[in-house]
Amino acid sequence: MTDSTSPSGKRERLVSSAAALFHHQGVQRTTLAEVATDANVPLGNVYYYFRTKDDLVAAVIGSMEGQFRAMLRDCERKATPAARLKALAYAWVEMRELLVNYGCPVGTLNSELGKNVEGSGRQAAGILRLLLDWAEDQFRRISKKEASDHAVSLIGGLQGAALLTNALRDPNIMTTQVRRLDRWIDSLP
Amino acid sequence: MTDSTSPSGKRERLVSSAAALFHHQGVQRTTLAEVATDANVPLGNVYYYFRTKDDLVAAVIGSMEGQFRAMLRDCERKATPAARLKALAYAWVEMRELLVNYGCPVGTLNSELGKNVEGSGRQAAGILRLLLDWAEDQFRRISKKEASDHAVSLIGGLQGAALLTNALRDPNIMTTQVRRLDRWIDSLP
DNA sequence: GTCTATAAGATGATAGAC
DNA sequence: GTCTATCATCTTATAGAC
Repeated sequence: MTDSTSPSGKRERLVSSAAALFHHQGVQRTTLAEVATDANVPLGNVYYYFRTKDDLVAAVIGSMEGQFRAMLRDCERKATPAARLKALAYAWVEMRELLVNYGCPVGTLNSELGKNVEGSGRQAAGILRLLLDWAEDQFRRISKKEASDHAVSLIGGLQGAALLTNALRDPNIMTTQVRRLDRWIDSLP
Repeated sequence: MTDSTSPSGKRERLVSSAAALFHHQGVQRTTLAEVATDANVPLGNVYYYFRTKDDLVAAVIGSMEGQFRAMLRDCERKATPAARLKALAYAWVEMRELLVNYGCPVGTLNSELGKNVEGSGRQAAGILRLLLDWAEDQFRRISKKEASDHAVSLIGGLQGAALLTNALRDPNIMTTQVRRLDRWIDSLP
């Protein structure tokens, strides 16, 4: 968002702590006092870096978007579109223990903010759009037909599997479902 | 949970109002004062029917589970297992305008409570388990193989599509994805 | 830039009259 | 069973010293 380099690194620590706490507890359940404590920053000082809690939420979403952009760049190092799509899917398998306890960072954030929150809700949706657009681009290289719907099926499949993984506290759900998505990608004409 | 028939119907009104508000705003963002106002019950009186907010949450989940049991019974009136599974999926298409604004009632509830809340979190997961077990049973009548994984793919597919429908504010996502699930069910051996 | 102290309001929950 | 009044606490945010 704005310039994020502060000499003391407090801003970065606040964003990092907030990201973890928002993921572990949800945005609404997390207080600024908790974030401050976790980041080793005095409570009152939080407001020097973020004028409101919403500003902090926005910074966390921005940081998360950067991480997903990096993840996509990593996937792009694979040789074929199919391999790139699979690499993306297996990233969720690697997160499976985290998913069991707290759900998908993007999914739960969108679920919480998608209800009414117009400001940060739209911003969180941007990360899903980023993933969808990237996947659509890869699918289009496999076949022009239905690339957009394929992308929605893949990202939706990952999100649904992550939700069940979390609700049922079973990491194998993510593994099994990604394996099925893998085979589905291979089966495309 | 406990006996739910109160002469004045206040208990029912409280559960009904809470269910809607929890879905529209999330559990954490909804105050007991809002629930009381919406149900036309004085705030202090809420505590006669539910000793804590968690008790109210439990009652809402219980009521929701009853509604899903009824939905499954409805689906069972179809002649074939495939038709029953499709009927379940199309229930999400019929909810699509609600999904656009607030997400799936079961999905968002599990997303919010799945983070740490051990009490009601487990209870909310029970509804997903109910859907999964029912779907698995239907899939098994089509083919013994992979019935459990098929069920996870179907319910997960619905949940993922609902999440994207909500995040992207696009009801067509639900429609298109269920149509794909429909064709997938037809393609099973 | 950094921190302490505290205001201002919301929220879950209770006491006790009726 | 029902309701009013209120407590105790938490939480966001600000004022102002250093």
